[in-house]
Amino acid sequence: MTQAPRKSPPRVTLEDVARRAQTSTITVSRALRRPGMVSEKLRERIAKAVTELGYVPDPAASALASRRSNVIGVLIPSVTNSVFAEVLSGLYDTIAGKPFNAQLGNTRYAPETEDELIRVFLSQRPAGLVVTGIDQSPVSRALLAAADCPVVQIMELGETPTDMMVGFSHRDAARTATDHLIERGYKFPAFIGARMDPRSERRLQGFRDAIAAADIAEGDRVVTTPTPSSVTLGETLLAELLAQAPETDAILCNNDDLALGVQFAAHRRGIAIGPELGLCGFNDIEVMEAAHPSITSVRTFRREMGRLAIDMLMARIEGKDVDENVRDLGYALMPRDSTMRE
Amino acid sequence: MTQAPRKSPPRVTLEDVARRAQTSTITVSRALRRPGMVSEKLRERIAKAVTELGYVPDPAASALASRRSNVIGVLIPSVTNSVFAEVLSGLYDTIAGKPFNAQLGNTRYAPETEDELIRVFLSQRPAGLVVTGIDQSPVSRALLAAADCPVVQIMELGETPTDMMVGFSHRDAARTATDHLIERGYKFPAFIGARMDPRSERRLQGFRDAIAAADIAEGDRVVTTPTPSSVTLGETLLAELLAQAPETDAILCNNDDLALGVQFAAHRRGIAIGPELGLCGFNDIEVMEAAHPSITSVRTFRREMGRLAIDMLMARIEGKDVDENVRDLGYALMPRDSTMRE
DNA sequence: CCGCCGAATGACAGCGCTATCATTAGTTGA
DNA sequence: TCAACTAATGATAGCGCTGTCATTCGGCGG
Repeated sequence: MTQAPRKSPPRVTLEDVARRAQTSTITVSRALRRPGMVSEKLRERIAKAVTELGYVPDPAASALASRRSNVIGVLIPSVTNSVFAEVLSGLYDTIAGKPFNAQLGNTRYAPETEDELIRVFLSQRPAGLVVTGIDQSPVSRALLAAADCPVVQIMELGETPTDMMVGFSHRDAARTATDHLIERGYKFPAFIGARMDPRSERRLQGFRDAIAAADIAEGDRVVTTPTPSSVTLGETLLAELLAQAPETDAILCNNDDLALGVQFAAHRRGIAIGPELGLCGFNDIEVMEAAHPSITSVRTFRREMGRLAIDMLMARIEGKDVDENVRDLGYALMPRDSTMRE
Repeated sequence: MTQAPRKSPPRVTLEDVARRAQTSTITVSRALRRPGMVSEKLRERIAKAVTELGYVPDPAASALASRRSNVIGVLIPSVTNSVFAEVLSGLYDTIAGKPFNAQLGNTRYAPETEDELIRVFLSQRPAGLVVTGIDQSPVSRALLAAADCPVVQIMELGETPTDMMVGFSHRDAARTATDHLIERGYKFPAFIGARMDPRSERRLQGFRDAIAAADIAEGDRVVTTPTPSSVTLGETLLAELLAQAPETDAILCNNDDLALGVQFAAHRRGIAIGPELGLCGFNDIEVMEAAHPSITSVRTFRREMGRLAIDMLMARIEGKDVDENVRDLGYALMPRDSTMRE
C-alpha cells in the first residue's frame, strides 16, 4: 500500500481576511478578540470575510506573539479511574465552547512524572493549570509558585494553596462514614484501602479519628495495599481482613470498587451484607445505588469539581478578582441497605 | 484576597543555549532534533548548556516555524465511558516520553461537535489525528481526507478507511456472543441496548445475524433506547423486556453496565442468573469476572487499541511505510457463570 | 600540491500572529 | 473657534523557532 503524499491545504491567514474586508490585519485580530474595540460596520465586514474564507486562527502564532497559549493543562494521576474521569467530564463540558483547550497529563501517581509534566506544560505558557491534590513535590511546588498563570488544585483542601483550590476534606468524609457505621451499631469497624495515595491516607486518618472518639480499639482491622484498586482486589482484601480480624462486623472501603468486590465476595461466602457485615464505599459511583443490596457510600461531587476548577480559572483569566480562592464542595453520606443491621 | 501579580520567569531561548555552547541557534536546534547531524563534541557541549540553563523548547515557536505542531488530536464521544477511558489510557501510556502531546476532544456523540473539533485540531497543524468510529459526517470526512497528517480511526473496522484503522468487528463479536447463548441451549435470546450509537447498532445487527441463522424468531425481544447507558438503566430495560417478551431466557447486553444492572435486578426479582436467565455483556470490564455469579462477556482490547493507534501514527510520522493500514484486533468470548444453565 | 567533495556549521528570512505606539477622525467645552 | 480630548484604525517590530540556502573545512585522488 503506497502512502499518498498529502498536500497541505493553503492556509487562510489574517492577512487574507484583512484584504477581503479592506482593512488591516491588526484590526481583524482585534475584531476577533475584543469586538468592542472595533466599529460595528467594520466588525460585520470582517465577520463576513471570516465566514467566506473559512478563517481559523493559528494558535501557535497567537501563542508566540502574545506569549500566552490557549492551553489549560490538567494533571491527573490516572485516566482510567472513574473518579478522575468524571472530574474530567465536568471540566471538558465547561471548557467546551470557550476559546481554550484542555491538555491532559497523566502523572500515574509518580511525582517525577508530575514535575516533568508541569515543566512541559509551563513551556507552553498555559492559560491555566489544574493539578490534582495538595502533595506536590518541592520541585513542582516551586514551579507552580513561579508560574505566571492561575493554578487550581483539585480533589482536596489544604492550608496552603499554591493559588486556588477546590475540593473537600477526605478526612472529615471518612470520619462521617465511620461515625455512621458506629451509630448503626457495628462494634468492630474495619478499613480496607488500595492504592494508598495521600487522599486515601487521609481517609484512613478520618477512620481512626472516628474509632478513637468512640473509644473503639483498632485491633488488626486496617488492611491496606499500594496495589491499584479494583473490584477483584476487594475480594482479596476481605479475605485478608477476615483472616486477621475475624471479629470485624463492618468495613469502610477506601473506594467503591473495593466495596463492590467485598459485596460479591461476601455473597460467595454466604455473609449477609448489612445484617452480618456493614459495608460502606467512598465516592458513590452510580453502581452503589443500583447494587443489590444497595451499598452505602459517601458521595463526592466530582463533575462539579471539574466545572468549578474551570470557572475559577476563567474568572482569573478574565481578570476578575476571585473572592474565594478555596472552595469546599463537601460530601454527602448516602445510607443504604449495606449498613442496615436488619 | 488580593491576587498577587505573577511575574513571568525569563524564558531561556535557543539563543541563550547557543551563546553558552559557543555555537549558533540553528545548530542547537539541529542537535536537539537530529543529533546525527551534529558532531559529537558539539553535541555534548550543547547538551551541557541545555541542562545548565534548563532550556525547554517553545512548542508554539516550533509549530509556527515548521508548520507542524506536536499535537496529536484525539476525538472520543465520551470521557466518562470506561471503554474510552481505557483506550485513552493505552494511548497516553504509549505517547508518554515521546515528543508529542495528546489533545483530547469530547464529541459527546454529536457530529456537529465532531466537525468543529476536527476543524480546531486541524488549525493546529497536528502531527496526527485519532478519531472514533467510521461514521463521520460528510464534512468531517472531507476535512480528514484533506488533512495533511496521518489519521487513525479506532474502535471499528470498515471498508473505506480515511487513512488507517484499528478496531474489530462489533457485528461479528455480537454474533459470536449470541451463538454462544444459543449453543448453551437458551431458546429465546433477547437484546437490550442503551445509547444506540453506530457500534451498538452493529452489535444488534450481529445479534440478528445469529438468531436468523439459528432460525429463531426475534419476537419482541429487542429493547433499545438512545438514553446513555448505566447500571440502573439495565434494571429498567430488563423490566421492559420481560413485560413485552416474558418467554425471554437469555439476554445479550449492549455493554457491561447494562449486564450488571440486569444481574442486580434479577437478584431482586429472584431470577437465577445462569439457570433461569442467561446473561452476556460486552467489553468485559473488570467487574464481570469478579461479579457473583460471574458474568459472561465479550472481551475487547481497548488499551491495545490506544497503543496501536499511537504506534501507527508514529510509524507514519517517522516516514516508515505502514504495511498494514487496517488492523483487526479481534475479540474474545469469555464464558462464565451467567451463561451456565445449571 | 591543487581542486573537488561531503560533512559540519552558520546566516538569514519568515512562519502568522499581537503588543506597542502612532495616526486619524470625531467630539467636546470654554 | 480651537486646543484637548476620546474612539477607531493602522504601521511596525518582533515572539522563538526552523527551512533553505551558503559557507567552511578536512580529506583525498590525480
